[in-house]
Amino acid sequence: MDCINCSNTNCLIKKHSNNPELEEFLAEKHRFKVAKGQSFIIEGAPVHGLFFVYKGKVKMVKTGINGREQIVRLVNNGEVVGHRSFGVGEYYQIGAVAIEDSILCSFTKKMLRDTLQTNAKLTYDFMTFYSEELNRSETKVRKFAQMTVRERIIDAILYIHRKFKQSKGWLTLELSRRELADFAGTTEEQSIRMLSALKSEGLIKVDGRKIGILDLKKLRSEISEHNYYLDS
DNA sequence: GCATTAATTGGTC
DNA sequence: GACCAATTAATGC
Repeated sequence: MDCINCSNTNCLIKKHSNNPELEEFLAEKHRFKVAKGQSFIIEGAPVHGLFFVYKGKVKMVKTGINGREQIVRLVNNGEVVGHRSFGVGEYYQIGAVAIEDSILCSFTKKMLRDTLQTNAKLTYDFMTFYSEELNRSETKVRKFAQMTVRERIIDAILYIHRKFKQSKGWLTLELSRRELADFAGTTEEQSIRMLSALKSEGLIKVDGRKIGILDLKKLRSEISEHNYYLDS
């Protein structure tokens, strides 16, 4: 329950949890569960705070014009959710949905604002984090503009591999074909066809929603000229 | 078990 | 490469 004992060593708050100045702030932390498929941040809803994934996996989504949704980011244990809406505007411009049953930590907007205004070290880490996020977001723009569907699907798979790793030869994050398409910026049919193409080429293996990478080198080499696989 | 959702395939623009 | 339609497989209740 205490941040100090949390196993998410990558968590921003965890890193500062031994600072006595933050005692009051940490005491105001809330923790709650969300079920698979549940959206706990809704586009257009008023901003009420900042979330951290304690355990589980989450997708950040943005709804497009014709109801098509775009997965903006995939979130793992220890990562921040809802930071983009913090400080600016009153309403979320983005939604968050649990990919699997998850446990979240949350802080209210007020507590966070008060704390950041008095604690420079924490604020600095936040700033660094925002900077990295902006960087990632910028390279993503180029990626979508220049890569083919095949390359985007491969990139998505490699991204999941980097971030969520494999266990016993299978990626630990399972997405539906539609979710994979929403993440790679294409349609469900394309993601289906691309998966079977990559499978028949012996680059990956597929079993239902499970995907396993068989030839990491070849996959990487296909998108190497874009050099985007370096970002995480 | 039935009903909704997901995956697949083929075809058209 | 997107959109649509038809079929089948999987999954929820």
